[in-house]
Amino acid sequence: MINIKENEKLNVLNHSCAHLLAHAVKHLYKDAKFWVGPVIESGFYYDIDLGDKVLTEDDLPQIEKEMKKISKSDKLIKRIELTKEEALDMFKDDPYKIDLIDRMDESSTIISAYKQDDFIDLCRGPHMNTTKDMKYFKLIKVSGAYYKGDSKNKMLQRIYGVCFETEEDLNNYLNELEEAKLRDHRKIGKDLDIFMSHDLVGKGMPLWLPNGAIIRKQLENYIYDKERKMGYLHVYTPCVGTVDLYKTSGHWDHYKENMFPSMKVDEEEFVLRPMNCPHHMLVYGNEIHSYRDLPIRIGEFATDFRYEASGAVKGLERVRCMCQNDAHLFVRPDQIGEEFKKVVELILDVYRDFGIKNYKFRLSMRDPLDKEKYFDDDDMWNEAENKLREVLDEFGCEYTEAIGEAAFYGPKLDVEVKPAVGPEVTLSTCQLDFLLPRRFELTYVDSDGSKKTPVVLHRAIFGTFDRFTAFILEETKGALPLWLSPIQLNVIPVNNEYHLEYATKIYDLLKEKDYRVQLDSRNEKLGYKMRESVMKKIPYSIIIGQKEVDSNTISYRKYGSEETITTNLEDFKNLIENEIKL
RNA sequence: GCCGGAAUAGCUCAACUGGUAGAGCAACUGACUUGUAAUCAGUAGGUUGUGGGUUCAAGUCCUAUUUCCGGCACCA
Repeated sequence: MINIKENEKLNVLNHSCAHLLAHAVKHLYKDAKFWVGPVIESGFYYDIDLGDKVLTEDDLPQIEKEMKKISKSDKLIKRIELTKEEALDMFKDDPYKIDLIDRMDESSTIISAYKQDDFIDLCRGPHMNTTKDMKYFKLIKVSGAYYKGDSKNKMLQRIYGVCFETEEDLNNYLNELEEAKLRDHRKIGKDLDIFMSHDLVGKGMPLWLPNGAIIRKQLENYIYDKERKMGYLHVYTPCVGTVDLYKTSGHWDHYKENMFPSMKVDEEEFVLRPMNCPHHMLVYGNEIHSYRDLPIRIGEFATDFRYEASGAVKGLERVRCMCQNDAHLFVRPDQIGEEFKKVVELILDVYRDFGIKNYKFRLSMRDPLDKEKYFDDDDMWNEAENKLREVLDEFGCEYTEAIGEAAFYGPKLDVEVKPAVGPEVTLSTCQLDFLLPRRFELTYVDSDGSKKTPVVLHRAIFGTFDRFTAFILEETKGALPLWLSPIQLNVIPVNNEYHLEYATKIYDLLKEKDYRVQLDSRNEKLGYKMRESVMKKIPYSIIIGQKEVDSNTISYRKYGSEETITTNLEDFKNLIENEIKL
């Protein structure tokens, strides 16, 4: 999907359209006060204070109509340059604009504004020449948005829209939006019986149905295998821990608001665990380690509970009960680079296997000014951050740096992907941690006999199985690769009376080989059963009719293909065997 | 959590400004014996998310609550 913000022409067009929107809103609502109206990837928005008036989607057509009117009237858009004093005077009745002017850089002596007919707004520009240039636009949605993005502030009303140069471009874009909704994992998850939820279980607590459970098990097997080959040691640890455990780790101070409330049992106080680091620290601490034993890699498919804000919960993507593909790597300082590199390699390897191409690396750094969130040790932070940079640079990976996104214990590499609907999310993560091993007083015996503190890398390749499944369903539009597909083969006899026996034989032979195969022996026409087979996105439909019975063959149609191929069973088995091997 | 919107049969949806819930698909039964995206007929299926209220009368109006959707904020 096109990134409007990065497209020079569309950027200016959409920016001008934001002004057109504000202009129209000002006509319709005299008391409207405007905050900012920037261009974003998907178009533009404007944050507006309308006093008591609450906008709903039903108001959008009227605003659009007024925009069209202004557009048609062909008003010139003129740039005006003002001094700070002039600007303050011009917008003296508008607290939002005064706020903006006050925040402007002292060194910039000139402030620009743009005027179109009776509407004037502060703006850096540039803009289109006339309101008539904005012809093909659409207001998409309204929502609330906190003033200055701070939840302590009051909520303004935000109108989103998008503008294109031609009607065709606009329609194409709107169609793309509709199509994105079709590959939303929540829809696919329902259509293909992947997961469900129930009020009696609770919000953000998905129930994995048999089809979903197969996918998840396949993912587990896949990554377990990779990790085991890389020397990971897998453990099982409890889904609860005492409050003291999280006080020791420091999580209690930082994140108790985001944990489920504690529960008292006898004299102990427990929480459902929101992460597994403390448990794994204790596993490491269970024995004395030599410098020769490191790195020690402790992995677990661990169920965690987080009290996510109610408005944040979404399908399998953001849940309150999740299963992490977690591991903690305990390393010597001299092994950080190499071990981090292996994690990055593993991420790239897995993404290659799944054909994931659209992702971004983000280095999440601390905000040095935020002494509350981040422990205060400049040397430790600088060393950790530089280490991560070094490896990524060595890899030649492109990445952005995000200040203030680090965990409280260390910087991290996050891999961001874009879901069908909604903002980017983190899929994989690898976090460097000098702090937790200290807090748990973990050691190893170094070559000189002295006790040293190991460094920990926290990493999750899939992130959580929940989110990864959501993402892969959207990537594949539900047409999963053969090895992941809940039902791999669908055997369909053309006629039950004459072909069911042979079809059953084929079914049994495939079943014997442990393929996930089903036999559709209902008394329905072939067309009916094919339709269902295709709608359920089963990779192979195997058709058994008189021709196949007579020649001792099978015919198959691959999902997405119109072609039917007739072959013998052995060749077919070889074919799918090769396809299953990634 | 905040600002909006929504919730009707297993699924997708209908029911004009309040007048007593209906269709297609799915399920079940029967007929048909089928060659690549829907064979025909019949049967059953709903305290309209839940709790209060207004009204002669509530799916429809008010209210509380739960869940879902779109954003915002959050995301160890």
